[in-house]
Amino acid sequence: MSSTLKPCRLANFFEKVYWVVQQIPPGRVTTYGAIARYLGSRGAARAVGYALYQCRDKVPAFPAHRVVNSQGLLTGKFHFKDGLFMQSLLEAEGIQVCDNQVQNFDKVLWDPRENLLTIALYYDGER
DNA sequence: CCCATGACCACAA
DNA sequence: ATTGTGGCCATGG
Repeated sequence: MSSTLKPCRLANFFEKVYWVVQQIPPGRVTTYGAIARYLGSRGAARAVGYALYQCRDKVPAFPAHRVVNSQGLLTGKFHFKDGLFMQSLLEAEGIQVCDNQVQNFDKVLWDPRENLLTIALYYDGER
C-alpha cells in the first residue's frame, strides 16, 4: 500500500513553504504573505521569511529570490551572498528591478492561490 | 516552559 | 499618508 506511492511528506510548515517556492515559474515572483495565505495561515508571512532564512545555504540552488514582500521590494536581498545577487538572479530571468523595487509588480506577480490547485498535503504518519 | 527573535502583513487610528 | 500593534509559525536560550 505505502510501497509504490511514497507520499510527499509535507508535515511541517517549512516543508510546505519550500514546496510552494519551487512551483514559482522563472520570471515571476510571489510574496511571503501570498504563500502564507495559500497554506491557510493568513498571518504567517513572518514564518515564511524565517523558513527561507533557514534554507539560505541549501543546495542545489533554491529559487528564494522569487519571493519578495507585499509591495514588491527585495527585503531579503541581504541574505544572499551579496547585496546585489538577488537582483541579478531576477534580472537574469527578465524581471526588471529598480531601487529594490520589482517593476511591473502586478504583471509578474504569481499568486499560488490563483495558479495552484489545492492539493492534499499529507504525510505518512511518522512525524 | 516562557520569552525573544525573524527575509512579514493586515488593520487600526 | 504614516505610524503602531497584534498575529502567525518555528527555533534557540
